Amino acid sequence: MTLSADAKTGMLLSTALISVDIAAFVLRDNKLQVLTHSRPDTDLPALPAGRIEPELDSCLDNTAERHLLTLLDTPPTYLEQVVTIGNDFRDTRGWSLTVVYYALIPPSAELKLGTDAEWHDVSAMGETSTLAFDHGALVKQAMERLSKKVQYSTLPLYLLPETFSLSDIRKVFEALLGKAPPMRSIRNRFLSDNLLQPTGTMRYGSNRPAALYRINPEHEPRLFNRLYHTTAS
Amino acid sequence: MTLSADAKTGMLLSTALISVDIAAFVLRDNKLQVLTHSRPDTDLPALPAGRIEPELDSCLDNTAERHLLTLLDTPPTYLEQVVTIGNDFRDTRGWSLTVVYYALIPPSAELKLGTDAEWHDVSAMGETSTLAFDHGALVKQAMERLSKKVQYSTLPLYLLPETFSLSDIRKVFEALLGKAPPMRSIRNRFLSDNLLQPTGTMRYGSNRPAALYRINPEHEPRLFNRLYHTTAS
DNA sequence: TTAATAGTGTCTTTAAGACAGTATGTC
DNA sequence: GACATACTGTCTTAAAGACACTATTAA
Repeated sequence: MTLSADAKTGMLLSTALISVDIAAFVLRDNKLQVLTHSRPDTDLPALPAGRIEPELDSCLDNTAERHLLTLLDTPPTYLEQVVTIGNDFRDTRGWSLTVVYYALIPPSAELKLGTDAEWHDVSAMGETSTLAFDHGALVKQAMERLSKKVQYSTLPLYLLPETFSLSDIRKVFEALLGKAPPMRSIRNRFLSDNLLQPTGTMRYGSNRPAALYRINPEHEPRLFNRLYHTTAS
Repeated sequence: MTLSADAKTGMLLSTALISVDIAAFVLRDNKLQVLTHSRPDTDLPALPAGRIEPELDSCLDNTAERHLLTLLDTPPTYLEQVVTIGNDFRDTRGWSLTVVYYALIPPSAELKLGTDAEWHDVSAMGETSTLAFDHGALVKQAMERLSKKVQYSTLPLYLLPETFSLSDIRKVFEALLGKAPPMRSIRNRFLSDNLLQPTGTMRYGSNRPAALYRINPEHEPRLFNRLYHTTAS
């Protein structure tokens, strides 16, 4: 450990004992995946994480985004702080503290070349941890927040590509919760209040083509005042 | 600053630059108040706050509760982490980080003797800060979370004394939001699902007496799946 | 009896959900 | 034409809200 060395330079916060960990979610092949990478100090893949760099980061959100961008070529469409976990048992070295974020990544994002970044199926993360440290538990907490919030917000949109159909929204629910509200309800909700803009284009397949939409750029992520209950756990 | 001294002893987290700040809310005279105390290093009153003590605290929640109990004789009925704020501008000394909590305190709680703890009207906290450091902004953030959550959870109950009437619940909304849902809606919501137990006792006044209830001890704080919309801002 | 607050009955409204039916593309 | 998926119409349901009404105490 380089604690006293760091401290002497005054960079007290940039130590191994305080970190920012990010669960970056993407939807690929209708499956929810989380960004991992390998680290020299552990065999299992780990979440993107790292120290606060006082010189580089003016706030915690910056720290999170900076660490993400070491592995990804695009910034997240949505970034939210989940919780800060601090205790004396998550790290064998003693008290440690991590600020946990989750990020929603559009499927167009690419892993940076030259890194060992990988997408890791969230469903494959069973009981026995497949991630380093307590990162499995952190992903779980982030997932719980996301799974809840998806039911009363426009968040599902932020996992989609720039243009998408209404059924694509339904697939987000399916991937995250294993079940989805009826299309009727999705249409009512997302076609209200000018949340979406029709692109005028269609997606063709071996069936009736689907109208494509994009997020109305006038709108920030927003909350509704009811949860879908068909998706309640 | 005693940064290097602290760091040399290995107590890296127990420094002035990382703290836990608590906005402890109470309802007195139908007004929302927040717990403050005076500190030697500032003129304005400050929130209860302090360092993590690795020897005393096994997790952050403990730290928050420990600092609260230096000023109060009773633990909070509800404690929740709001957010962690970390940036390079909230403290003139440079990067600093604080984990912000809010606590709901029952009106039966008493300030500890020998402390300079005080209740501070939240409504009196206008633009010009009446609290030390950025504590006014922290209270504001905690209030925003509480004001929202009160509309879709059983949280209003946790600001009430052990026994209370249904109109008392309404008064919580009134104090927090300036407006309240109709009694019809409050009754429908809070008398459902055995959330409350009738005490069998009444509160008498110069009017029809009110039936008194207590929280059903079987129930943890819980969320509903709709917001009241009469209280929407 | 009146003032004051407690509590009920009942109709309306809002948004979700069930479900049947129609539309429009490819093959 | 069959098929698959997109989309619409319409009735039901759950819970909030409006509002008029009744109830029960103290003074």
